[in-house]
Amino acid sequence: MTAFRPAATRCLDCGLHKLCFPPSFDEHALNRISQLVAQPSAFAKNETVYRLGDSMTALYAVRSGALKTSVLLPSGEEQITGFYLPGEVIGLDNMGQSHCASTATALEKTTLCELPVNGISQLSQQLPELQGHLFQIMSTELRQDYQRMHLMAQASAEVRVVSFLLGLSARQQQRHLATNELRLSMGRADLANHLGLALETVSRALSQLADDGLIEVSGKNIRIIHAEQLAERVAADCHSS
Amino acid sequence: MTAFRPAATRCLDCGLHKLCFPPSFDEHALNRISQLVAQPSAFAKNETVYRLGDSMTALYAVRSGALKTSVLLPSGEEQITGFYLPGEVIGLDNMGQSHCASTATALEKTTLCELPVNGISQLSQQLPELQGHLFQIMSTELRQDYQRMHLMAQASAEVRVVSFLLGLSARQQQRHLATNELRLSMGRADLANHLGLALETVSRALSQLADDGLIEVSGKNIRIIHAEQLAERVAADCHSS
DNA sequence: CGTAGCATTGATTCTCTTCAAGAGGTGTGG
DNA sequence: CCACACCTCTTGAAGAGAATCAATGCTACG
Repeated sequence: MTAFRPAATRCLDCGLHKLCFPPSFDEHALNRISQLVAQPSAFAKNETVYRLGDSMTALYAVRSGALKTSVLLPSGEEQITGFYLPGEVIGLDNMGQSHCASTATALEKTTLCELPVNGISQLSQQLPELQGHLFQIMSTELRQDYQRMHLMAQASAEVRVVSFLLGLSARQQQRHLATNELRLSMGRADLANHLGLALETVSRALSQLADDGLIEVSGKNIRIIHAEQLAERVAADCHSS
Repeated sequence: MTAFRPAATRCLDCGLHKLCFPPSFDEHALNRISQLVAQPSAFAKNETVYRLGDSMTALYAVRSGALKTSVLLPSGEEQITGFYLPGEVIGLDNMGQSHCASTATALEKTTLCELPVNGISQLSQQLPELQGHLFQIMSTELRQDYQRMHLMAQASAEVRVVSFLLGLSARQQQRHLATNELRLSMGRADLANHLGLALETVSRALSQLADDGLIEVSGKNIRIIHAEQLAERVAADCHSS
């Protein structure tokens, strides 16, 4: 898309800064934060940013690419807790903790900004707006989790898939991208795991939606044809119960 | 148990302060916090502490009793996001937000300490340890949600129920109560909703566990007979997949 | 061009839900 | 104190939905 540019070392120069931080942040605050941000680092597909048990904890803002976060159980089971796109922040569950409880893995070539939690904590002592923003993104994460609990607890397979697609679409809108052209950076297995379904069930749900003419599926690329009808299916499921 | 005492207005005098705040908090910090805490207020069964859309937001520390938090959907569906016992804090999902996204309802006669979020935010600017503690309880909440997602996504009905019972037992231990004598302050319907199961399925799971001699069920009172065998069933389910 | 990994589709099985009835317990009023 | 109604919980039988098992098709990459 855009021509290659050397990595910005200042948040102000980053096209994503309005996503990472609210518009109310003034230049001064952003500069202070910039001093904390480590040089953006690149991760290859399947590379882990941090893993369960790591002691060095930091927040990471996604700059490009995509990644998943997951909790690993002793038995080796994996539960994918979220997928993260440019402008989103991972590692919130490490704030105030000494060790990582989850693992973050790049789904494709991904670049990140690293914000050490210690530095962020100290800086937010001086910048009330930063502290407020941290509280806000953490509580927002909590709220999203609650919504997803409801999905996992009550929704049918189709509704789970549709909700995911619409959620992705909404996040693309925030990044000023097309809302009807989705690219799933994760495989079907990861998606199924995240939604609490079997891989085959996800595939069937997508095929069904395609048969009904609501979406077009071509591997990892999905085109939303009738967003409204998709939304109706989610709502219909709610009303029926 | 203990003789009646007038409600403590200082956190220091509250027997629960070691649960609400880490032991590292010194007397000075606790006194500062105490000044923020509104007089403990009592709520009757089924009374709401705050509801979806309320603008006045605060954190609440449970002093006695029990309550549930839930998200309500436009369609009227309810998803219970958590049950909270003495020494635990609710309203974390309102930090940094202007309106409540969830509803908190007392399950029985319940007393709470109210901590206005504005005051808490301002105070945590001056007390780094308070800010750190807030970050910690929020991230701990996130971590617990991730565990519960895994439960909802992958676990069988029996494992969900067993996990809930063992979790309750562990929380009682933190309060220095017996770990094998549980009292479910919520009804079967609320429990089922929270675990993403049908009411009948929860009832059947409890009956099955009782038949197997692992627990004794008497209405809302549950006695854990073989905690280890219960834990094994959770582990067994993990290994099988 | 062939292989390996990923995705789709089909058939079967199983768990949980749903519908339905009955038991237990509690609170109120006679 | 008992009787009745109400509510919650338990139990049973039938059915739906998703998981699993299994095979085929597709795509990408060496």
